[in-house]
Amino acid sequence: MDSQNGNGRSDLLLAIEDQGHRSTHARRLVAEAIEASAESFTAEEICEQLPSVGRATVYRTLKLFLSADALCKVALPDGAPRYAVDTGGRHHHHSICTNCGAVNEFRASTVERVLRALDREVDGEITGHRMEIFVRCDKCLSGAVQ
Amino acid sequence: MDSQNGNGRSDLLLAIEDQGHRSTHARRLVAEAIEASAESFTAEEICEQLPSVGRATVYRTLKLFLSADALCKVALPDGAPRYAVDTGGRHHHHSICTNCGAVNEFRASTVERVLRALDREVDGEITGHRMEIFVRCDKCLSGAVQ
DNA sequence: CAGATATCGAGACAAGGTATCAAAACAGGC
DNA sequence: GCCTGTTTTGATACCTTGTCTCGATATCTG
Repeated sequence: MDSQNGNGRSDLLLAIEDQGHRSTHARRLVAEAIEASAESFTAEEICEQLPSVGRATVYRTLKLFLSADALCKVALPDGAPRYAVDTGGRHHHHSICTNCGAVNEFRASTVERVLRALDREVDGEITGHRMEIFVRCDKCLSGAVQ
Repeated sequence: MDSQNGNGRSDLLLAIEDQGHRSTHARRLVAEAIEASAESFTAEEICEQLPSVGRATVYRTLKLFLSADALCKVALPDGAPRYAVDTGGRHHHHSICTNCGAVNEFRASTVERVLRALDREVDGEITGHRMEIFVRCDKCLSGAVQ
């Protein structure tokens, strides 16, 4: 839950520093806004929360975090994109609560096994995949969130 | 391969007729353009091919075909949407060639089994999913399409 | 054919992003 | 701290993929 390391610097910023990018004021603000959001969020929500940061910069920063694998981008059933902090390192998939937007990672080895098995069923050579599970999360099921 | 039935009317049109919609001139043109496209296509490609049909009408018609399950909409790895004729009736998934855009259906029972198994691994109650396999299809592998 | 209704085309609008470009912020050497 | 070259920024225009509105048309039904 704690996204700050001992250094007082967010994992998001560290991730892009590792890629050779600078930890600037604007990026720090975006990282803080992300860490303050409970569940998943949209790019526009960050823009609204940070009127002092340009919209282009918000999108550029999200893209940086994405390419550093510190953030993930998922899509709701209707295609609306949402971002969420990505904690796991290894390849994994996401479940998205269609009620509250909570995003959770899961690394189902079964899924990987299936993908390997699909190689035989699918025409051509598999180069990648996308998989998202839509859920109604426990919190929403128990009525905590309407 | 033949998308015309004995009636001389495309399956796309029949599908929306079954839903109580009319087979109009504009819809016929869109259906023909779709049937003439070799692989998958974008909405804008249809618009360009049919300058006499309004853009809104093209999108409305694609939406109708989608809701009649006569068409499917997939997204390339970068999120770019593509449409393709959907022939199978049962629930299935799609493979998309990232080189030529060819879309193929596959109904992998294994996938369904995994989804059921995931119920235990995932927090909450599964309500749906999205799954796409990206491939380099046989035709592209053999060099037929660069 | 007439009337009721569905559909159409044009064009404005919306969401989510990217491109451009001059100005500001940064890092490193002195 | 100051200089200098490189990154980054914010404003703004633009792009893509659609959707909404609305008066004009086309389509079915009787």
